[in-house]
Amino acid sequence: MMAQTARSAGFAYRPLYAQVRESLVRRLIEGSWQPGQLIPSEVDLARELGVSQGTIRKALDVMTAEKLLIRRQGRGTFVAAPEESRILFQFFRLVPDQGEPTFPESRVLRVDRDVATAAERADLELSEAAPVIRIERVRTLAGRPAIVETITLSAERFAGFEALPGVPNNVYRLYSERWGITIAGASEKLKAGAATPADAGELSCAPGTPLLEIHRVAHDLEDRPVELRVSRCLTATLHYSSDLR
Amino acid sequence: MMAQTARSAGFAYRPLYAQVRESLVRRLIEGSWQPGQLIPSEVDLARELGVSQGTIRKALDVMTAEKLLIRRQGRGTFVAAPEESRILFQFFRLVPDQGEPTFPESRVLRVDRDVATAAERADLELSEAAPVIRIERVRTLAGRPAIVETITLSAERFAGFEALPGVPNNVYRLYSERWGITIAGASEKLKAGAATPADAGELSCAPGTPLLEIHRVAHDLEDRPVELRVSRCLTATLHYSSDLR
DNA sequence: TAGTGGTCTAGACCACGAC
DNA sequence: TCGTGGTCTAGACCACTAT
Repeated sequence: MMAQTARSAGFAYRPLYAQVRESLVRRLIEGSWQPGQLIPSEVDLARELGVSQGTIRKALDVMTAEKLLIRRQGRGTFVAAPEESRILFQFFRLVPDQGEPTFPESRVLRVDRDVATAAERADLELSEAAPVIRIERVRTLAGRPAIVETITLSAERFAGFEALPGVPNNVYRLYSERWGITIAGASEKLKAGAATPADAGELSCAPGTPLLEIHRVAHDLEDRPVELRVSRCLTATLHYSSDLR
Repeated sequence: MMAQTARSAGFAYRPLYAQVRESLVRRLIEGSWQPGQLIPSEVDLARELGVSQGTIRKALDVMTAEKLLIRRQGRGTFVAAPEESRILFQFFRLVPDQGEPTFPESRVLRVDRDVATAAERADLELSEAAPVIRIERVRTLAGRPAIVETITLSAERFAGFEALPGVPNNVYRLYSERWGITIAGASEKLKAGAATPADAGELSCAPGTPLLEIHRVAHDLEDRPVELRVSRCLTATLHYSSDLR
């Protein structure tokens, strides 16, 4: 049963649909609803939680806007899954100047275990001397190496990462399937930088070539930081796309 | 009275609330509802258009999500206005690495009239040899010159621009007040570039310093391109912020 | 045909802001 | 105290999908 409203109580008022949303998000966090799964119908949820169908609808609408759920008329409501086309649309902003966006291929250079730097500790909210996994890779777009990328993860949270046979191209699906971690959002900070000699070697450009630096912290359903990713991109034939509205 | 639904007609089905939204957006386009104005209450609109309050509510909710309206419980619903704090939040993504976002100050270098380049014609959907206004300015953030910016406008659409006594810092308000043009959204493309000698002089940096290049096309309520803006930014102490969710 | 989400309505009541 | 937007309910019907 749902908590009652706090009407005329003078306390923090929380709409019923927000409480419903919270209880449904908890099912995602706890994994009782898995990515890709069909969830119960509005009518069933309304009966189960003891609220009207309209209230359930509002909660589901909010979660759909948050891209946690996908609704399909006539079929039902599904838990969003880290499927490639969805990830591409939601989390990948680097697109070719001409042509359609495509999912980049990756070549892994290194997987290391180390102690977190001060910057990594701050971004991932880790304690002093926390161990981290670092993955370095080169990503290819439209046949051209275009991105040098370093991913940092908490070695404790991602226990067993180093023992994996390899690192797949779509790591968000890996996080979901192997550790049950859902990437729900990310915040990016962009700067202009210059290619180091190492960058230049990987990207076949001159040292000092201007690169677009993307600093991304991705977070989970509980808004805890999960992954730090620094990408250095050659923007000769591609750009970062951002829509304001 | 609203158009009827096209139910079981086999034609494109358009929900009532979408038709309501369209008719209300037309009021914004035609200027019968002005920026900042209080619009009629839900009940009044429902009576006027002959639909239920719930349908009006849905249309207003959509327009609020599009940032065309601002709703305030107890007060009413207002047309969004090009007020500085709102513009800053909605359209300005360059923020200091430390500290709060602030609205940049501007120093105008030049206002020219010229024939549109091929690139400008493509971005602004202008005809061959169309005349344009170009504004060049340097923008200062946190006391430091950080952005060199070129704004291109159709000289026909912005008739009389050159006769203005000066160019204000907040040009979106100028577009609204002088020409009745509302900037409703923008799409940006980012690349990394290098400072030209001219850039370097304005920004007090070395020629060749990596700069963040932002290429923005802003559009109006009818989705027509209105303004092209190319900004070249020193990202030593600031960054472009982008949230994905 | 059955079941799902989507739309639309009508009405009650609540929280908020201004008077 | 009044008017506003916000929430919640109950019920009817429509559009879409699968069977």
